[in-house]
Amino acid sequence: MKNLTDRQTEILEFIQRTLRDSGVPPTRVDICAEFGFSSPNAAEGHLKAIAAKGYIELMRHSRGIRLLVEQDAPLTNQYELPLIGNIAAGQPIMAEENIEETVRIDPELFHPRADFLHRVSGHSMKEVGILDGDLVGIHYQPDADNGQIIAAAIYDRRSGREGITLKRYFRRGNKIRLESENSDPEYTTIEIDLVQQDEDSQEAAQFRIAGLYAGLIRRPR
Amino acid sequence: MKNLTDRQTEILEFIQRTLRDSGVPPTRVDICAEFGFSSPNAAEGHLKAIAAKGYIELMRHSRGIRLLVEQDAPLTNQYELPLIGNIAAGQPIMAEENIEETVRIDPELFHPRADFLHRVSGHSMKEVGILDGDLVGIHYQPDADNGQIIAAAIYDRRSGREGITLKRYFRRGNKIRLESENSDPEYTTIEIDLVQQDEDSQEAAQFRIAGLYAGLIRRPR
DNA sequence: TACAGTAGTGTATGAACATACAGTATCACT
DNA sequence: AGTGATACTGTATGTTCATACACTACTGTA
Repeated sequence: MKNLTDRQTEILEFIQRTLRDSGVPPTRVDICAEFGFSSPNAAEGHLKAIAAKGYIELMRHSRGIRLLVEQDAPLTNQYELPLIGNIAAGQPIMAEENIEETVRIDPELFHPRADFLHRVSGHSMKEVGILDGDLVGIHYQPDADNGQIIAAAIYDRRSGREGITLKRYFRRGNKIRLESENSDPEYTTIEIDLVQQDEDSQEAAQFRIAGLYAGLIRRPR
Repeated sequence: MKNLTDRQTEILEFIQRTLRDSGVPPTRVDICAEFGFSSPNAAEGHLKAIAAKGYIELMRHSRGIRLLVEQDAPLTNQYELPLIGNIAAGQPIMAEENIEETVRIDPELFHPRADFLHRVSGHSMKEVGILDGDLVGIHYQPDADNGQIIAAAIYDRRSGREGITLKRYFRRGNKIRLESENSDPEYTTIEIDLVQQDEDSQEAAQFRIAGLYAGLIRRPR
Protein backbone atom coordinates (compact mmCIF):
# COMPACT_ATOMS: atom_id res chain seq x y z
CA MET A 1 0.00 0.00 0.00
CA LYS A 2 1.38 3.36 -1.02
CA ASN A 3 2.52 5.70 1.72
CA LEU A 4 0.43 8.65 2.78
CA THR A 5 1.86 12.14 2.94
CA ASP A 6 2.03 13.85 6.34
CA ARG A 7 -1.06 15.88 5.58
CA GLN A 8 -2.99 12.84 4.38
CA THR A 9 -1.99 10.97 7.52
CA GLU A 10 -3.30 13.82 9.66
CA ILE A 11 -6.58 13.71 7.83
CA LEU A 12 -6.89 9.95 8.09
CA GLU A 13 -6.23 10.22 11.82
CA PHE A 14 -8.91 12.88 12.08
CA ILE A 15 -11.39 10.55 10.38
CA GLN A 16 -10.48 7.73 12.77
CA ARG A 17 -10.82 10.10 15.74
CA THR A 18 -14.16 11.44 14.59
CA LEU A 19 -15.46 7.96 14.02
CA ARG A 20 -14.31 6.79 17.42
CA ASP A 21 -15.57 9.83 19.28
CA SER A 22 -18.88 10.45 17.58
CA GLY A 23 -19.62 7.20 15.78
CA VAL A 24 -20.09 9.00 12.47
CA PRO A 25 -17.53 9.90 9.80
CA PRO A 26 -16.86 13.62 9.22
CA THR A 27 -18.13 15.66 6.30
CA ARG A 28 -15.88 17.68 3.99
CA VAL A 29 -16.88 20.78 5.93
CA ASP A 30 -15.96 19.13 9.22
CA ILE A 31 -12.49 18.47 7.86
CA CYS A 32 -12.19 22.07 6.70
CA ALA A 33 -13.15 23.30 10.15
CA GLU A 34 -10.58 21.04 11.79
CA PHE A 35 -7.72 22.06 9.55
CA GLY A 36 -8.73 25.61 8.77
CA PHE A 37 -9.39 25.09 5.07
CA SER A 38 -11.64 27.61 3.47
CA SER A 39 -12.76 25.39 0.62
CA PRO A 40 -14.50 22.04 0.90
CA ASN A 41 -12.61 21.08 -2.19
CA ALA A 42 -9.39 20.94 -0.18
CA ALA A 43 -10.91 18.17 1.90
CA GLU A 44 -12.36 16.50 -1.17
CA GLY A 45 -8.96 16.36 -2.81
CA HIS A 46 -7.32 14.81 0.22
CA LEU A 47 -10.06 12.23 0.56
CA LYS A 48 -9.70 11.21 -3.05
CA ALA A 49 -5.95 10.88 -2.68
CA ILE A 50 -6.30 8.78 0.48
CA ALA A 51 -8.94 6.64 -1.20
CA ALA A 52 -6.75 6.17 -4.27
CA LYS A 53 -4.04 4.83 -2.00
CA GLY A 54 -6.48 2.33 -0.56
CA TYR A 55 -6.80 3.52 3.03
CA ILE A 56 -10.44 4.52 2.84
CA GLU A 57 -13.37 3.93 0.58
CA LEU A 58 -15.63 6.75 -0.49
CA MET A 59 -19.31 6.00 -0.91
CA ARG A 60 -21.36 8.56 -2.67
CA HIS A 61 -23.68 9.68 0.01
CA SER A 62 -23.31 11.99 2.95
CA ARG A 63 -20.49 11.02 5.33
CA GLY A 64 -19.77 8.02 3.13
CA ILE A 65 -16.26 7.34 4.35
CA ARG A 66 -15.34 3.79 5.29
CA LEU A 67 -12.02 2.91 6.85
CA LEU A 68 -10.17 0.11 5.12
CA VAL A 69 -7.36 0.05 7.66
CA GLU A 70 -7.89 -1.50 11.04
CA GLN A 71 -6.88 0.50 14.03
CA ASP A 72 -5.59 -2.63 15.74
CA ALA A 73 -3.15 -5.08 14.26
CA PRO A 74 -4.59 -7.50 11.73
CA LEU A 75 -5.10 -11.12 12.68
CA THR A 76 -2.34 -13.48 11.82
CA ASN A 77 -3.76 -16.63 10.41
CA GLN A 78 -2.41 -19.62 8.63
CA TYR A 79 -4.79 -19.40 5.74
CA GLU A 80 -2.33 -18.10 3.24
CA LEU A 81 -1.19 -19.33 -0.13
CA PRO A 82 1.89 -18.27 -2.06
CA LEU A 83 1.42 -16.82 -5.51
CA ILE A 84 3.93 -18.44 -7.84
CA GLY A 85 4.97 -16.81 -11.09
CA ASN A 86 7.66 -18.68 -12.89
CA ILE A 87 10.21 -20.96 -11.33
CA ALA A 88 13.92 -20.36 -10.97
CA ALA A 89 16.19 -23.07 -12.34
CA GLY A 90 16.81 -25.92 -9.97
CA GLN A 91 14.51 -24.50 -7.32
CA PRO A 92 11.52 -26.26 -5.82
CA ILE A 93 8.24 -24.58 -6.70
CA MET A 94 7.62 -23.23 -3.25
CA ALA A 95 11.08 -21.66 -2.88
CA GLU A 96 10.86 -18.15 -1.51
CA GLU A 97 12.46 -16.85 -4.62
CA ASN A 98 9.44 -17.86 -6.66
CA ILE A 99 6.82 -16.28 -4.41
CA GLU A 100 5.48 -13.05 -5.82
CA GLU A 101 2.91 -12.38 -3.21
CA THR A 102 1.02 -14.07 -0.40
CA VAL A 103 -2.74 -14.17 -0.58
CA ARG A 104 -4.92 -14.76 2.42
CA ILE A 105 -7.20 -17.55 1.43
CA ASP A 106 -8.30 -20.87 2.80
CA PRO A 107 -6.61 -23.69 0.82
CA GLU A 108 -9.60 -25.93 1.55
CA LEU A 109 -11.79 -23.63 -0.46
CA PHE A 110 -10.62 -25.48 -3.54
CA HIS A 111 -10.97 -29.09 -4.63
CA PRO A 112 -8.59 -30.72 -4.37
CA ARG A 113 -7.02 -28.43 -1.81
CA ALA A 114 -4.73 -25.79 -3.27
CA ASP A 115 -1.06 -25.69 -2.43
CA PHE A 116 -0.27 -22.52 -4.28
CA LEU A 117 -1.75 -19.95 -6.61
CA HIS A 118 -0.72 -18.88 -10.08
CA ARG A 119 -1.70 -15.80 -12.06
CA VAL A 120 -3.03 -16.69 -15.48
CA SER A 121 -1.47 -14.91 -18.42
CA GLY A 122 -3.23 -14.91 -21.76
CA HIS A 123 -6.53 -16.28 -22.96
CA SER A 124 -5.69 -19.86 -23.72
CA MET A 125 -8.37 -21.11 -21.31
CA LYS A 126 -11.02 -18.58 -22.21
CA GLU A 127 -13.57 -21.16 -23.20
CA VAL A 128 -13.77 -22.62 -19.73
CA GLY A 129 -14.07 -19.19 -18.18
CA ILE A 130 -10.48 -18.76 -17.08
CA LEU A 131 -9.31 -15.31 -18.08
CA ASP A 132 -6.12 -13.31 -18.20
CA GLY A 133 -5.18 -12.14 -14.71
CA ASP A 134 -7.20 -14.72 -12.82
CA LEU A 135 -5.52 -16.43 -9.91
CA VAL A 136 -5.84 -20.19 -10.15
CA GLY A 137 -5.48 -22.54 -7.24
CA ILE A 138 -3.11 -25.41 -7.98
CA HIS A 139 -2.98 -28.71 -6.17
CA TYR A 140 0.56 -29.97 -6.21
CA GLN A 141 0.61 -33.36 -7.94
CA PRO A 142 3.14 -34.67 -10.45
CA ASP A 143 0.70 -36.63 -12.60
CA ALA A 144 -2.77 -36.25 -13.99
CA ASP A 145 -5.66 -38.06 -15.65
CA ASN A 146 -6.61 -37.56 -19.26
CA GLY A 147 -8.74 -34.48 -19.78
CA GLN A 148 -7.80 -32.75 -16.57
CA ILE A 149 -6.62 -29.17 -16.55
CA ILE A 150 -3.08 -28.96 -15.25
CA ALA A 151 -0.46 -26.37 -14.47
CA ALA A 152 2.28 -27.28 -16.91
CA ALA A 153 5.79 -26.14 -16.04
CA ILE A 154 7.60 -25.60 -19.29
CA TYR A 155 11.30 -24.84 -19.38
CA ASP A 156 12.37 -21.78 -21.27
CA ARG A 157 16.00 -21.94 -22.34
CA ARG A 158 16.34 -18.21 -22.84
CA SER A 159 15.39 -17.22 -19.30
CA GLY A 160 16.59 -20.41 -17.70
CA ARG A 161 13.31 -20.53 -15.86
CA GLU A 162 10.18 -22.62 -15.95
CA GLY A 163 7.00 -20.86 -16.92
CA ILE A 164 3.65 -22.13 -15.71
CA THR A 165 0.78 -22.48 -18.17
CA LEU A 166 -2.66 -23.98 -17.81
CA LYS A 167 -3.38 -26.73 -20.32
CA ARG A 168 -5.75 -29.61 -20.76
CA TYR A 169 -3.72 -32.79 -20.42
CA PHE A 170 -3.91 -35.96 -22.52
CA ARG A 171 -1.48 -38.84 -22.62
CA ARG A 172 -1.40 -41.85 -24.88
CA GLY A 173 1.61 -44.06 -24.36
CA ASN A 174 4.63 -41.81 -24.49
CA LYS A 175 2.88 -39.03 -26.37
CA ILE A 176 1.56 -36.14 -24.36
CA ARG A 177 -0.85 -33.55 -25.74
CA LEU A 178 -1.40 -30.20 -24.07
CA GLU A 179 -4.48 -28.43 -25.38
CA SER A 180 -5.75 -24.91 -24.97
CA GLU A 181 -9.39 -24.08 -24.44
CA ASN A 182 -9.65 -21.41 -27.08
CA SER A 183 -10.87 -22.06 -30.59
CA ASP A 184 -8.73 -19.21 -31.95
CA PRO A 185 -6.12 -20.92 -34.19
CA GLU A 186 -3.25 -19.05 -32.58
CA TYR A 187 -3.68 -21.31 -29.56
CA THR A 188 -1.97 -24.40 -30.87
CA THR A 189 -1.79 -27.77 -29.21
CA ILE A 190 1.59 -28.73 -27.81
CA GLU A 191 2.75 -32.29 -28.43
CA ILE A 192 5.56 -33.87 -26.51
CA ASP A 193 7.23 -37.21 -26.92
CA LEU A 194 8.47 -38.45 -23.57
CA VAL A 195 11.13 -40.71 -25.09
CA GLN A 196 12.59 -37.90 -27.12
CA GLN A 197 12.50 -35.59 -24.15
CA ASP A 198 14.51 -38.04 -22.08
CA GLU A 199 17.04 -38.80 -24.75
CA ASP A 200 17.70 -35.28 -25.85
CA SER A 201 17.07 -33.04 -22.92
CA GLN A 202 18.78 -30.10 -24.61
CA GLU A 203 16.51 -30.14 -27.56
CA ALA A 204 12.86 -30.82 -26.94
CA ALA A 205 10.52 -28.75 -24.84
CA GLN A 206 11.17 -29.79 -21.27
CA PHE A 207 7.99 -30.21 -19.43
CA ARG A 208 6.55 -31.42 -16.16
CA ILE A 209 3.24 -31.29 -14.35
CA ALA A 210 3.38 -28.72 -11.58
CA GLY A 211 -0.06 -29.56 -10.31
CA LEU A 212 -3.78 -29.83 -10.91
CA TYR A 213 -6.07 -26.92 -11.53
CA ALA A 214 -8.29 -26.70 -8.48
CA GLY A 215 -10.30 -23.52 -8.90
CA LEU A 216 -9.84 -19.81 -9.30
CA ILE A 217 -10.18 -16.38 -7.83
CA ARG A 218 -10.83 -13.28 -9.86
CA ARG A 219 -10.00 -9.89 -8.44
CA PRO A 220 -11.15 -7.21 -10.87
CA ARG A 221 -8.82 -4.38 -11.80
CA MET B 1 -33.90 1.31 30.52
CA LYS B 2 -37.41 1.11 29.12
CA ASN B 3 -38.22 -1.72 26.77
CA LEU B 4 -38.43 -1.19 23.07
CA THR B 5 -41.44 -2.27 21.06
CA ASP B 6 -40.94 -4.95 18.43
CA ARG B 7 -40.89 -2.39 15.66
CA GLN B 8 -38.43 -0.21 17.50
CA THR B 9 -36.19 -3.23 18.08
CA GLU B 10 -36.23 -3.99 14.38
CA ILE B 11 -35.21 -0.47 13.59
CA LEU B 12 -32.44 -0.46 16.18
CA GLU B 13 -31.16 -3.70 14.70
CA PHE B 14 -31.23 -2.18 11.25
CA ILE B 15 -29.12 0.72 12.48
CA GLN B 16 -26.62 -1.68 14.02
CA ARG B 17 -26.50 -3.72 10.84
CA THR B 18 -26.03 -0.72 8.60
CA LEU B 19 -23.23 0.53 10.80
CA ARG B 20 -21.52 -2.81 10.76
CA ASP B 21 -21.92 -3.39 7.04
CA SER B 22 -21.21 0.05 5.69
CA GLY B 23 -19.55 1.90 8.58
CA VAL B 24 -22.08 4.73 8.43
CA PRO B 25 -25.45 5.10 10.17
CA PRO B 26 -28.57 5.13 7.95
CA THR B 27 -30.62 8.16 7.03
CA ARG B 28 -34.35 8.45 7.59
CA VAL B 29 -34.86 7.63 3.94
CA ASP B 30 -32.70 4.52 4.25
CA ILE B 31 -34.92 3.32 7.05
CA CYS B 32 -38.04 3.99 4.98
CA ALA B 33 -36.59 2.01 2.09
CA GLU B 34 -35.76 -0.90 4.36
CA PHE B 35 -39.16 -1.09 6.02
CA GLY B 36 -41.31 0.15 3.17
CA PHE B 37 -42.44 3.38 4.83
CA SER B 38 -43.58 6.03 2.46
CA SER B 39 -42.93 8.94 4.76
CA PRO B 40 -39.59 9.89 6.30
CA ASN B 41 -41.57 11.02 9.28
CA ALA B 42 -42.32 7.41 10.15
CA ALA B 43 -38.59 6.84 10.59
CA GLU B 44 -38.16 10.12 12.43
CA GLY B 45 -40.87 9.16 14.92
CA HIS B 46 -39.27 5.81 15.64
CA LEU B 47 -35.85 7.34 16.09
CA LYS B 48 -37.18 9.87 18.55
CA ALA B 49 -38.93 7.13 20.49
CA ILE B 50 -35.80 4.97 20.58
CA ALA B 51 -33.70 7.97 21.60
CA ALA B 52 -36.18 8.89 24.34
CA LYS B 53 -35.74 5.41 25.76
CA GLY B 54 -32.01 5.89 25.85
CA TYR B 55 -30.85 3.37 23.26
CA ILE B 56 -29.48 5.86 20.78
CA GLU B 57 -28.50 9.49 20.76
CA LEU B 58 -29.58 11.76 17.94
CA MET B 59 -27.16 14.44 16.85
CA ARG B 60 -28.56 17.13 14.65
CA HIS B 61 -26.65 16.58 11.50
CA SER B 62 -26.94 14.07 8.68
CA ARG B 63 -26.71 10.47 9.81
CA GLY B 64 -26.27 11.69 13.35
CA ILE B 65 -27.26 8.46 15.09
CA ARG B 66 -25.01 7.17 17.83
CA LEU B 67 -25.55 3.83 19.48
CA LEU B 68 -25.67 3.95 23.26
CA VAL B 69 -25.99 0.18 23.59
CA GLU B 70 -23.26 -2.36 22.99
CA GLN B 71 -23.06 -3.50 19.44
CA ASP B 72 -23.31 -7.28 19.66
CA ALA B 73 -20.58 -9.38 18.14
CA PRO B 74 -20.63 -9.22 14.38
CA LEU B 75 -22.38 -12.03 12.61
CA THR B 76 -19.47 -12.65 10.34
CA ASN B 77 -15.93 -12.42 11.49
CA GLN B 78 -13.27 -10.58 9.60
CA TYR B 79 -12.32 -13.49 7.39
CA GLU B 80 -15.65 -15.02 6.62
CA LEU B 81 -18.33 -14.10 4.17
CA PRO B 82 -21.92 -15.27 4.10
CA LEU B 83 -23.18 -16.98 0.97
CA ILE B 84 -26.55 -15.48 0.08
CA GLY B 85 -29.01 -17.28 -2.16
CA ASN B 86 -32.30 -15.53 -2.55
CA ILE B 87 -33.83 -13.16 -0.07
CA ALA B 88 -36.90 -13.78 2.05
CA ALA B 89 -39.63 -11.17 1.79
CA GLY B 90 -39.10 -8.18 4.00
CA GLN B 91 -35.75 -9.44 5.24
CA PRO B 92 -32.50 -7.53 5.00
CA ILE B 93 -29.94 -9.20 2.79
CA MET B 94 -27.70 -10.33 5.60
CA ALA B 95 -30.49 -11.88 7.67
CA GLU B 96 -29.54 -15.27 8.99
CA GLU B 97 -32.41 -16.82 7.12
CA ASN B 98 -30.78 -15.96 3.82
CA ILE B 99 -27.35 -17.35 4.60
CA GLU B 100 -26.76 -20.69 2.95
CA GLU B 101 -23.22 -21.18 4.02
CA THR B 102 -20.26 -19.31 5.41
CA VAL B 103 -17.07 -19.27 3.42
CA ARG B 104 -13.72 -18.50 4.94
CA ILE B 105 -12.29 -15.83 2.74
CA ASP B 106 -10.75 -12.42 3.19
CA PRO B 107 -13.25 -9.77 2.07
CA GLU B 108 -10.34 -7.53 1.09
CA LEU B 109 -9.35 -10.03 -1.56
CA PHE B 110 -11.92 -8.40 -3.80
CA HIS B 111 -12.20 -4.88 -5.15
CA PRO B 112 -14.20 -3.21 -3.89
CA ARG B 113 -14.24 -5.31 -0.73
CA ALA B 114 -16.89 -8.01 -0.70
CA ASP B 115 -19.66 -7.97 1.87
CA PHE B 116 -21.21 -11.26 0.85
CA LEU B 117 -21.01 -13.99 -1.74
CA HIS B 118 -23.59 -15.28 -4.17
CA ARG B 119 -23.64 -18.48 -6.18
CA VAL B 120 -24.19 -17.83 -9.87
CA SER B 121 -26.95 -19.78 -11.53
CA GLY B 122 -27.08 -20.00 -15.31
CA HIS B 123 -24.84 -18.75 -18.06
CA SER B 124 -26.00 -15.19 -18.54
CA MET B 125 -22.51 -13.85 -17.82
CA LYS B 126 -20.60 -16.45 -19.75
CA GLU B 127 -18.91 -13.97 -22.04
CA VAL B 128 -17.08 -12.30 -19.19
CA GLY B 129 -15.97 -15.63 -17.79
CA ILE B 130 -18.56 -15.95 -15.05
CA LEU B 131 -20.01 -19.44 -15.12
CA ASP B 132 -22.79 -21.43 -13.53
CA GLY B 133 -21.87 -22.35 -9.98
CA ASP B 134 -19.23 -19.68 -9.50
CA LEU B 135 -19.28 -17.78 -6.25
CA VAL B 136 -19.19 -14.06 -6.87
CA GLY B 137 -18.11 -11.51 -4.29
CA ILE B 138 -20.61 -8.68 -3.94
CA HIS B 139 -19.86 -5.28 -2.51
CA TYR B 140 -22.98 -4.00 -0.81
CA GLN B 141 -23.95 -0.75 -2.50
CA PRO B 142 -27.43 0.44 -3.49
CA ASP B 143 -26.43 2.26 -6.66
CA ALA B 144 -24.09 1.79 -9.60
CA ASP B 145 -22.50 3.47 -12.58
CA ASN B 146 -23.46 2.71 -16.15
CA GLY B 147 -21.78 -0.39 -17.47
CA GLN B 148 -20.96 -1.92 -14.12
CA ILE B 149 -21.89 -5.48 -13.31
CA ILE B 150 -24.32 -5.57 -10.42
CA ALA B 151 -26.16 -8.08 -8.32
CA ALA B 152 -29.77 -7.27 -9.13
CA ALA B 153 -32.35 -8.32 -6.58
CA ILE B 154 -35.54 -9.00 -8.49
CA TYR B 155 -38.78 -9.72 -6.70
CA ASP B 156 -40.59 -12.88 -7.66
CA ARG B 157 -44.28 -12.75 -6.86
CA ARG B 158 -44.74 -16.51 -6.95
CA SER B 159 -42.15 -17.31 -4.31
CA GLY B 160 -42.46 -14.01 -2.48
CA ARG B 161 -38.70 -13.83 -2.47
CA GLU B 162 -36.07 -11.77 -4.17
CA GLY B 163 -33.74 -13.61 -6.48
CA ILE B 164 -30.25 -12.33 -7.13
CA THR B 165 -28.98 -12.15 -10.70
CA LEU B 166 -25.83 -10.69 -12.16
CA LYS B 167 -26.50 -8.10 -14.84
CA ARG B 168 -24.73 -5.27 -16.54
CA TYR B 169 -26.40 -2.08 -15.42
CA PHE B 170 -27.34 0.94 -17.50
CA ARG B 171 -29.55 3.83 -16.55
CA ARG B 172 -30.81 6.73 -18.60
CA GLY B 173 -33.24 8.98 -16.77
CA ASN B 174 -35.86 6.72 -15.30
CA LYS B 175 -35.20 3.84 -17.66
CA ILE B 176 -33.00 1.06 -16.41
CA ARG B 177 -31.53 -1.61 -18.65
CA LEU B 178 -30.15 -4.86 -17.29
CA GLU B 179 -28.06 -6.71 -19.84
CA SER B 180 -26.69 -10.21 -19.91
CA GLU B 181 -23.25 -11.07 -21.20
CA ASN B 182 -24.27 -13.89 -23.46
CA SER B 183 -24.96 -13.44 -27.14
CA ASP B 184 -27.40 -16.37 -27.14
CA PRO B 185 -30.81 -14.82 -27.90
CA GLU B 186 -32.47 -16.56 -24.98
CA TYR B 187 -30.68 -14.11 -22.70
CA THR B 188 -32.85 -11.08 -23.15
CA THR B 189 -32.28 -7.60 -21.82
CA ILE B 190 -34.55 -6.52 -18.98
CA GLU B 191 -35.94 -3.01 -19.14
CA ILE B 192 -37.49 -1.29 -16.18
CA ASP B 193 -39.24 2.04 -15.93
CA LEU B 194 -38.74 3.47 -12.45
CA VAL B 195 -41.83 5.66 -12.62
CA GLN B 196 -44.02 2.72 -13.59
CA GLN B 197 -42.46 0.63 -10.89
CA ASP B 198 -43.34 3.21 -8.27
CA GLU B 199 -46.85 3.83 -9.49
CA ASP B 200 -47.88 0.27 -10.01
CA SER B 201 -45.82 -1.85 -7.73
CA GLN B 202 -48.01 -4.89 -8.32
CA GLU B 203 -47.42 -4.88 -11.99
CA ALA B 204 -43.91 -4.06 -13.06
CA ALA B 205 -40.83 -6.06 -12.22
CA GLN B 206 -39.70 -4.99 -8.78
CA PHE B 207 -36.01 -4.48 -8.69
CA ARG B 208 -33.18 -3.09 -6.61
CA ILE B 209 -29.42 -3.14 -6.66
CA ALA B 210 -28.11 -5.52 -4.05
CA GLY B 211 -24.49 -4.66 -4.72
CA LEU B 212 -21.57 -4.47 -7.09
CA TYR B 213 -19.81 -7.44 -8.59
CA ALA B 214 -16.37 -7.49 -7.02
CA GLY B 215 -14.76 -10.72 -8.19
CA LEU B 216 -15.29 -14.43 -8.09
CA ILE B 217 -14.22 -17.77 -6.73
CA ARG B 218 -14.60 -21.00 -8.61
CA ARG B 219 -14.57 -24.30 -6.77
CA PRO B 220 -14.71 -27.13 -9.26
CA ARG B 221 -17.02 -30.10 -8.76
C1' DT C 1 -64.60 8.44 28.09
C1' DA C 2 -60.42 10.46 27.68
C1' DC C 3 -55.67 10.26 27.16
C1' DA C 4 -51.04 8.72 26.16
C1' DG C 5 -48.29 5.85 23.38
C1' DT C 6 -47.56 3.60 19.05
C1' DA C 7 -47.52 3.37 14.03
C1' DG C 8 -48.03 5.31 10.30
C1' DT C 9 -49.25 8.86 5.50
C1' DG C 10 -48.39 13.16 3.08
C1' DT C 11 -46.33 17.57 2.26
C1' DA C 12 -42.94 21.06 2.64
C1' DT C 13 -38.69 23.60 3.51
C1' DG C 14 -34.13 25.14 4.56
C1' DA C 15 -29.68 23.57 5.64
C1' DA C 16 -26.25 20.28 5.01
C1' DC C 17 -23.54 17.78 1.74
C1' DA C 18 -20.88 15.86 -2.08
C1' DT C 19 -18.78 17.17 -5.91
C1' DA C 20 -17.63 19.43 -10.30
C1' DC C 21 -14.95 23.14 -12.52
C1' DA C 22 -11.49 26.74 -12.70
C1' DG C 23 -7.63 28.51 -10.73
C1' DT C 24 -2.81 29.37 -7.94
C1' DA C 25 1.46 27.85 -5.82
C1' DT C 26 5.16 24.72 -4.28
C1' DC C 27 8.20 20.86 -4.79
C1' DA C 28 10.55 16.76 -6.56
C1' DC C 29 12.02 14.52 -10.54
C1' DT C 30 13.58 13.97 -15.37
C1' DA D 1 12.24 23.43 -19.00
C1' DG D 2 8.47 20.46 -18.37
C1' DT D 3 5.55 17.19 -15.93
C1' DG D 4 3.04 15.21 -12.21
C1' DA D 5 1.84 15.08 -7.46
C1' DT D 6 0.54 17.80 -3.54
C1' DA D 7 -1.95 21.43 -1.29
C1' DC D 8 -4.81 24.56 -1.35
C1' DT D 9 -8.75 29.00 -2.67
C1' DG D 10 -13.21 30.21 -4.57
C1' DT D 11 -17.59 29.42 -6.71
C1' DA D 12 -21.51 26.87 -8.02
C1' DT D 13 -25.07 23.35 -8.28
C1' DG D 14 -28.21 19.80 -7.46
C1' DT D 15 -29.26 16.30 -4.30
C1' DT D 16 -29.67 14.44 0.23
C1' DC D 17 -31.25 15.04 4.76
C1' DA D 18 -33.39 16.30 9.08
C1' DT D 19 -37.28 17.95 10.67
C1' DA D 20 -41.58 20.57 11.30
C1' DC D 21 -46.69 20.54 10.73
C1' DA D 22 -51.14 18.41 9.90
C1' DC D 23 -53.68 14.31 9.98
C1' DT D 24 -55.56 9.10 10.56
C1' DA D 25 -55.96 4.98 13.21
C1' DC D 26 -55.31 1.41 16.67
C1' DT D 27 -54.40 -0.09 21.57
C1' DG D 28 -53.99 -0.36 26.42
C1' DT D 29 -55.23 1.89 30.60
C1' DA D 30 -56.90 4.93 34.33
